[in-house]
Amino acid sequence: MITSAETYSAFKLIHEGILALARAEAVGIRVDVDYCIRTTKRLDREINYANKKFEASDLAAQWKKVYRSEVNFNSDPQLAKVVFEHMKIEPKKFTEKGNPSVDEEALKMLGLEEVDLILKVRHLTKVRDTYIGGYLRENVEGIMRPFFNLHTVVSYRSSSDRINFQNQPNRDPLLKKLCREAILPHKGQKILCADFKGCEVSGAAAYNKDPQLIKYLIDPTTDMHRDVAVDCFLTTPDQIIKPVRNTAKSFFTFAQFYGDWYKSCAENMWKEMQNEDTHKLKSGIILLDHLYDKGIKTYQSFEDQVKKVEDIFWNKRFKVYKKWKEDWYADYLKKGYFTTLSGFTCRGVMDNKQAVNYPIQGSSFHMLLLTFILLDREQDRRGWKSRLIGQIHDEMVMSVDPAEEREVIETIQHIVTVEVPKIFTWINTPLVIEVETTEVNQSWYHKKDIHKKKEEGHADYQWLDAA
DNA sequence: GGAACTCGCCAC
DNA sequence: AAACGTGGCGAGTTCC
Repeated sequence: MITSAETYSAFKLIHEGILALARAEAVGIRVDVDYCIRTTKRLDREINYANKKFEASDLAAQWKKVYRSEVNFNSDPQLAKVVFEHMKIEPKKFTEKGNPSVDEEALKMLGLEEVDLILKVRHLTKVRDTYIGGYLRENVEGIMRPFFNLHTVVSYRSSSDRINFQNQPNRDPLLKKLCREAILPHKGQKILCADFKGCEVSGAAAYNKDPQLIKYLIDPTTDMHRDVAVDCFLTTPDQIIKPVRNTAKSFFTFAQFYGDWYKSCAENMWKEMQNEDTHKLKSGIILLDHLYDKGIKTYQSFEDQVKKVEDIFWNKRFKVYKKWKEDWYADYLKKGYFTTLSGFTCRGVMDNKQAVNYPIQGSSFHMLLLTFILLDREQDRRGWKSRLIGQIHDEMVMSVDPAEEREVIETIQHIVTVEVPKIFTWINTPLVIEVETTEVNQSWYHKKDIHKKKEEGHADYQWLDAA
């Protein structure tokens, strides 16, 4: 893959972008070093305790027999050898290289009683060594300066390293708390996160100009993920609750946008639906029972249903998007390259998924990058104490002086609704920003949607009503 | 003793 | 025809 900035504006975006990101690196991110030291000690104790319990297990006894003095309970290759060669358990899942897998899913299929213990140690060591360990290694006098690169990613997205600020735990509640409690705003300030709602969907719409997709993005009374959930689960729109909507969103719609097919979508959704606490209808009926009543009594019949949903998705709902994918790839095959809306040319061997994903991924990030550049200028021009400190693909992270918070938010809104569309004239849907903040001196873990706070009656945010 | 590889797993 | 795109990183292991 060879990419190049073909136009002056594309060159300028990278040039200005890397300078703005370098300024964020210079500001840096504050780390709660005492917390990291305390937490490392606590994790050491918990890991030791879990390891002691594991050493008393049957699996550990077998392991010691095989590896004797070489035994290392942290080694996945050793685990695989003990389980699959020595204990002769039939492997059900394989790695990309074709070896028996010992990842979380594979282990759960083996039915070993030690699985929970192994997974617990994996989670805790990951937090200790990758995340907390990274903060301790990289901070100097309580400030770490993760790099944000614009020269490493084939699609012209960014990457981050030392530490990678773009993969801090967010999904698993325990990992999220343990890690994000360590990350603080600068003294006397708040952390403020501003992320683009549906950034890549907007990016996709700019390329494919699909009227149905655009309608979903323009009309707030519509809801794409709810509608897809209705198709998948054969229900009425009012019965779709958030976890069910999320399952359709993550495992059908986004997966399909990236190029997945119905079988793997069906398998993943089926797995999610086994959680009957979260996967029910608004009426309280369990989703699996509901599907049973609708005649979907087995996995196979659910898969058949998802196949139909895939057909509706691409041949009815988003048929213009589908046509664009086909035309875009055909054009690339003919010319040997394509040029993105933000002005970058990609050459070299790509399959059809890469050829349609790269431009969307790249230009979507460039909407954020341009916003970042303009905000970086504005914080200087206005002499704010508030500073940009990082970026996560479709989200900006700032350390904000509370006295400036209102102006910061208004400025961001102005940039994304007025300035960015003036420069990127190819954007064809409204850019929507969602803002979350912490309280003063609170860690990143405590960030909350300010609108939700308003619902809870926080008078501090009444000015928002007027805005 | 370090480079390169594999695996697992975190993010969008 | 095949079947989810882009990264970074730690640990273990193998190779030179």
